Amino acid sequence: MSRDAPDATSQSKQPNGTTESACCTGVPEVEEDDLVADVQLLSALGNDTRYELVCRIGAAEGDVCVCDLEAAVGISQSGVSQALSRLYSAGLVTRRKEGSWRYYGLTDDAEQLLDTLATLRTDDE
Amino acid sequence: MSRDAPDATSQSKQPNGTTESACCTGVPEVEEDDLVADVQLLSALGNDTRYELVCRIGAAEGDVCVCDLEAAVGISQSGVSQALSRLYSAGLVTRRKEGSWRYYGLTDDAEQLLDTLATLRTDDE
DNA sequence: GATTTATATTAGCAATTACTAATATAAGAA
DNA sequence: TTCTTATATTAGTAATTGCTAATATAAATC
Repeated sequence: MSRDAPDATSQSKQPNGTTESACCTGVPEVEEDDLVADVQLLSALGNDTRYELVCRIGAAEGDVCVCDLEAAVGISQSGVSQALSRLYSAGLVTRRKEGSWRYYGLTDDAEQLLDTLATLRTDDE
Repeated sequence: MSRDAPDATSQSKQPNGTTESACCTGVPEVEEDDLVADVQLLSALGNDTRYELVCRIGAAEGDVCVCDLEAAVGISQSGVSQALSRLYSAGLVTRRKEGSWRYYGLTDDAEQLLDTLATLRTDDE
């Protein structure tokens, strides 16, 4: 490359690796297993219906019954059931049976994430 | 409904609302604007390529050049560019020009989220 | 056992997504 | 000015997603 522009790190007065091209340093490796797990979690949340379900469960006191969620969210019973199943697979909700009723609650992971998101919202306002 | 099963809250010894059906309490309202913003952020991250980009940028010291990200992630130049554009729109990355080079860094929001995700990973092991 | 209710699972389809190739724009060198 | 390089934007398409309707399963009642 003919440009010889300074790389990003040369400006921080602390060179941290050999320059492999004129503008750039290498990019660190990332842990593939971590990526897969995180993306499963993030993509489960990254949908209107599913995130709304998580937020409603999180805002309730105690566990919430499917039938209530169904009425609140306003899509079909099967749609809600599938959404909850996806959230459960991603480790974001807990579920228990009680007779013919199914109750859903948030996992600790989900609660922590919602907390962080709430913090970001507040900081951004 | 003919079942008359106890609702979820009756077990916590603290009734918190009128029972609108035999099994259930109401579901709290959620703030629609918050949902939209959060889902934009979460869905931007909920994709292999884009999350990998964020993680690589986060793991680097200082800002990273597009051309380095492109080589690291291994999809087309246009694919990387579109991914970065989506992340920028979601407020997860910063960008600056320097000559013909473009450098990307993480926003504070993104850093906080990555921290939380790392914490969850550690807790879950 | 038959019937009803709650909800999970399956099948199908329109809409959306994530990517490549092509093109446009910007910057630097000759 | 032309040419080259870096990278954003556009167009197109195969794959994936999110939903409804239908069906299956589980639990309760008579």
